[in-house]
Amino acid sequence: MHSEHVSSRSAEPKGSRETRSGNHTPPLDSVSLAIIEQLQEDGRRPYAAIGKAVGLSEAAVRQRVQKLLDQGVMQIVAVTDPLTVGFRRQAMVGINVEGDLDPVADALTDMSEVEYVVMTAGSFDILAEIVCEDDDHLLDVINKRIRALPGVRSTESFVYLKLKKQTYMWGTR
Amino acid sequence: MHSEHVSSRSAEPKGSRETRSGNHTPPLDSVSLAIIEQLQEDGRRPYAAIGKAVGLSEAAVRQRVQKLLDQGVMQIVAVTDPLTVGFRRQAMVGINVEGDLDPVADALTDMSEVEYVVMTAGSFDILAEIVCEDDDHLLDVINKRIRALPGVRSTESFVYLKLKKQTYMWGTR
DNA sequence: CCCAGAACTGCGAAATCCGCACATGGCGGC
DNA sequence: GCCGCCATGTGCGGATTTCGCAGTTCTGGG
Repeated sequence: MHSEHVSSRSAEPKGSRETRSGNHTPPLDSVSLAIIEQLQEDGRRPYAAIGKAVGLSEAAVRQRVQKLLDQGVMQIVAVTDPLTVGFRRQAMVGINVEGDLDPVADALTDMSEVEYVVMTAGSFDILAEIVCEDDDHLLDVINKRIRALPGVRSTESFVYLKLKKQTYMWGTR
Repeated sequence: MHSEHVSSRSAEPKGSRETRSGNHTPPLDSVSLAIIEQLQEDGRRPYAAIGKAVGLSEAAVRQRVQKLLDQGVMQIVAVTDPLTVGFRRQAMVGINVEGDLDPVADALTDMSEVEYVVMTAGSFDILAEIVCEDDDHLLDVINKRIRALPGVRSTESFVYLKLKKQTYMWGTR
């Protein structure tokens, strides 16, 4: 629980299509929260150990974890620093859109180089995080693909120089 | 040796991947990359299954995974959608700094509400992602704590309206 | 009160994890 | 060359965990 230095962020959408309407997952009770906390410390922790920590049987923990995964509330994955995995250029791109945001956001979501898409209030309509192998690749994505999307009025890029922090420890504070 | 496992994807040129990315972390070879890919799909995948996929014994996979974890190259964790865990307000904050960036970045890193800190090139010096429980909390962090840091010249906030995409699939493309 | 569905428990059997002893393969010093 | 050192890989049990299933408890309607 004292780690940092990894990358990427929260979890959720898995398949690209996602037009969730009222899909509000039932609120998590404190036991599920506790299970998630355990798995945020170590995603491979045995169910029996988690059960002991949260006061449940091994089988019950297994069922709840499976349900959390199925519902998409949580994912158990390896996260890395992209730099060490060979992706040497990253950037956050702020985008201004004319008209409906959804088509643009969906198009961004479909790009494999785009790791993170969020609609925002403020001087950008959309923020997108891009992970590329080199400068040429980055330029291609931003200049040729994103700026070419219909509805995109303008973009502004912030190339990453150094990653300072990454955590997943909400609930552990 | 009874090896006949197709590496699934075309082998990459020998020298191209082993680029020293400068850091103290030795560059990852293609086998470790493949292991990480497996764990990005499912952080709990059994070592034996991974071994079959990458052409290594179960024990060898276990050792490599352990080393990757020890070195901090990779973490296996549960990631969740903050909204479902009770954090209702998120924002990206762009910050402009006067003088050295490091003290500001370090101070941000120490705040538990700040989940993500990156130094950038562009019209912001630092981008920080904030996860809060409600509006009051968010306002407090931005207005009272971040803007109060010595060296912070100005900030601009982008409140999250909707999360559209999250992935961890680098290397799987 | 009774029923149905959801959640939890207990328990083998099968699969996995884990430590350990032993090969194999560079690599630098002598 | 030759040798030892260190890193990495393999094979193999025994301990542990996972997994499926049947039975039990709990809860909310009707």
